[in-house]
Amino acid sequence: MQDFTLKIIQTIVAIPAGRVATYGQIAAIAGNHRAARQVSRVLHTCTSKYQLPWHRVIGAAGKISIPKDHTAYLRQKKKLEQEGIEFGLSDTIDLSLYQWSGQ
DNA sequence: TCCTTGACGGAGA
DNA sequence: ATCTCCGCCAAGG
Repeated sequence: MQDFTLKIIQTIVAIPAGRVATYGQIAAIAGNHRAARQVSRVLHTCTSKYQLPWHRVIGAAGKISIPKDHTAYLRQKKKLEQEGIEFGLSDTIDLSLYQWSGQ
C-alpha cells in the first residue's frame, strides 16, 4: 500500500465522534489537497479491514456522498444522528457547526 | 496491458 | 446558479 493511502486511513481514524470531515479536508491533511477522489476509494475498499469511521466523511457540500437509492445512505445518516449531528433541509449538514477542526 | 470509472473538489467560463 | 475540465490513482473489465 502507498504511504499516502496509509495517511488517509490514519486521518479518517482520527475524526472524533459527533464531528464530520470532507473528502478534500482529509486529502489535504494527508498531504495532497487534490486527492479527494483517492479518499473515496479508500473508504470504498478499506473500511472493513481497518474499521474506519466511514460515516463521518461527507462531501464538501455538506451532504452524504452516497446515492439515496443505496441502503448505505440511510445507514450513514442514522449513525451520524446517533452521534448528535442534525440534518437540515435536503439532508444537508451545517459544516460550520459539525466540521472537524482537523488534527 | 490499456482504458474507464469513481462515496470528490476547486477553478474557470 | 450550472457546467466543463483536470488532478489523483486503485480496481475492474
